[in-house]
Amino acid sequence: MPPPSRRLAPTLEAVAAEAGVSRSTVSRVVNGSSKVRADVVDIVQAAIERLNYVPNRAARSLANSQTMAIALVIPEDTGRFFGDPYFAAIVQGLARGLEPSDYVLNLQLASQSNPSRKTVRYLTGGNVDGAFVVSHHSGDNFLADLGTSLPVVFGGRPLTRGDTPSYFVDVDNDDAAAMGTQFLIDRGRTRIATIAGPPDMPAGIDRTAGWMRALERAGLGRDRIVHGDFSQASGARGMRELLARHPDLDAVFVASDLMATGAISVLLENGVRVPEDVAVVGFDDSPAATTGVIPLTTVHQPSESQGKKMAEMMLALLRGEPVEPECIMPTHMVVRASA
Amino acid sequence: MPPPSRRLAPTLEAVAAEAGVSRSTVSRVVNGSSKVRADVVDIVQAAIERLNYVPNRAARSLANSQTMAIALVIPEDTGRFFGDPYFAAIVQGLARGLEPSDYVLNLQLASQSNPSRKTVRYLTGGNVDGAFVVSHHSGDNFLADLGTSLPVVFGGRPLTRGDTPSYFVDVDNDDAAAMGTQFLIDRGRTRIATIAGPPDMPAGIDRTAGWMRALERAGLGRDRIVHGDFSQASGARGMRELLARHPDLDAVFVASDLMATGAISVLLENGVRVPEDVAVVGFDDSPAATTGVIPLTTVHQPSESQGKKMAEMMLALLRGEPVEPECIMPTHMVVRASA
DNA sequence: CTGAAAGCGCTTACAG
DNA sequence: CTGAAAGCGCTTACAG
Repeated sequence: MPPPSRRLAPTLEAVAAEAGVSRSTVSRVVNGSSKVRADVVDIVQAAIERLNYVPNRAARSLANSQTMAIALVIPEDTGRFFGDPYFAAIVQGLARGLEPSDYVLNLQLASQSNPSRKTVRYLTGGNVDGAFVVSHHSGDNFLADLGTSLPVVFGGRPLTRGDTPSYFVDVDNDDAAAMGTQFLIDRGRTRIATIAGPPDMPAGIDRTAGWMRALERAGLGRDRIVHGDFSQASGARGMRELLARHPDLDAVFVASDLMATGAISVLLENGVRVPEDVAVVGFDDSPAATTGVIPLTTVHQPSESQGKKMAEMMLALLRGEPVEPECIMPTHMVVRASA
Repeated sequence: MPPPSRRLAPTLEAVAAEAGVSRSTVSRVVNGSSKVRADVVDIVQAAIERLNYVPNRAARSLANSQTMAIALVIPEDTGRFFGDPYFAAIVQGLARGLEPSDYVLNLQLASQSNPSRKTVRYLTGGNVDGAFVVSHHSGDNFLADLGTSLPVVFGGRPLTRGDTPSYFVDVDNDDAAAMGTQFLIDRGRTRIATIAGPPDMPAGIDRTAGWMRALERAGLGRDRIVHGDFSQASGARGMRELLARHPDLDAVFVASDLMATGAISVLLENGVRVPEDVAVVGFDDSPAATTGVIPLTTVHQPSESQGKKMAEMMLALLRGEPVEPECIMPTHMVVRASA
């Protein structure tokens, strides 16, 4: 199939002829330049409407060296990525945030620790005007420095701080986790375990720290810990391990809703009542929170808003406006049935 | 932040100078033209290497009116989309299939029934060379005709057949569902219900038909039916409804693994043993199949391969090669614990 | 097999 | 406020 007849598409030239002005003028109104006489603007706009003119991206990019595209770099393992409602919400937010602009999102799968030459070339080779990096993974050796050649906005605090300031939006995972744990303490629980996230991701590290801090403050034991990878399966595994090693636990703070649902299945499977015998607090307040047998009491984080905020930061960076590099969004408890 | 110094990037011109040939020649070797003397090719390639030259996309697009971008149109509701491992696998496959090419994937969120003017313009305005449409949703009034202005490959048989032939890859959902149901019949089950997919999606319709066909063939009753939307929550709801209306059922064929996991939670919650009292067969063989309390016996469909195949079809279409419009991939039973 | 030249459709100083 | 003109970095007939 030969390239569909783009030939037919009207050009600036055509609009100029139709409106009886120069191409320069048409270009100016298309780009919203302020210095065009109002009546001329109207005439041109009418012509554009009549011809159904839409500017050619390539020509525009070539002329002003902006690509109007932003890369969305996501980890190679799409399964884990897309399987996590947190990321789904982020992507949704990104898309919504970009909607009012002319920027499009370019999907870039990349194994982050060792991105392909192709990915690196693509990102640094002037194919996009900026990049979103969404994954609270670490070891982003290359991603950390990406910011030197491109505006980059991270979803979640990057683990390694590069030389350039990193723009990111996140929640205060430490505080939020402490809040979730405190909720359990306030309800009289004293043997509170945690199914933590991976110890190599900021979200994993910080939430574990928050859990510990709350327990310490209350003078409670903080050795009932097990690690998962945020997936449901790992939550189930973690719960089994916890049950075996700490059969006395009366509550568990789980670092993600997905893991919490896995944990709850195991609890129920073992005849443990939730929340009577063991109270469970999750993290995210994602759709997974309300989908399971027992609706989750959980720490809410505004995932979609975070994505939207990332988009706004990027747009501001692209406009050359000064932007606060770190944006921390609020969290709160959502009380349902599991605790 | 001003556009990062793309100024520094070497151009064709620079390579030509470095190699001591004309731009035409460099262009030819970059594009792998066969009519360049071998030794010249080497010289040019060396120059390219030395200068770390990477062609400017915009300029290239402008010159040959190819964008080297393909849209990935996904339904507005990213939550449902990304939440479904089936789609995650498809996207993964698409990305992998496109990897050897120079095409990039442009994310386009769109409410399919009523896509925004922006989306339509984007797709038909020459911004992409082709489009993937992934969603077994129907009512794609606009998407059905998209094929007239652009090569389009669907993931899953489109419900409405437009005037142009639709390219798609899918499995034989009808046969596959019949196979899953027959599996239950072969194990002596006789009161086999189904939690079907939405009646307005091909995958929903066809799987229901397959279930019915198998039961009919075996002379079994086929009134134990309830509909879900492929999500886990809807599977749980459906199972509750089924239990209430048909307490005698001894098996259920569920049209997606996600729904199956929801159904199983409800079964267990009600003290029903799986598979002893009620056998469950799912559909997809997605990660969800092995993640729950009871590993799913399910109908496997090669989701990632489907995505990859879609990419290959698109690439062939883009090359102008003739391609078989419909590609049906094989399925098979995977026996685990739920039946 | 190779080069000179035109052209792809915009933007943007530069004059006026 | 508006236009003529150069230029963005490629590709591709057209000659040779």
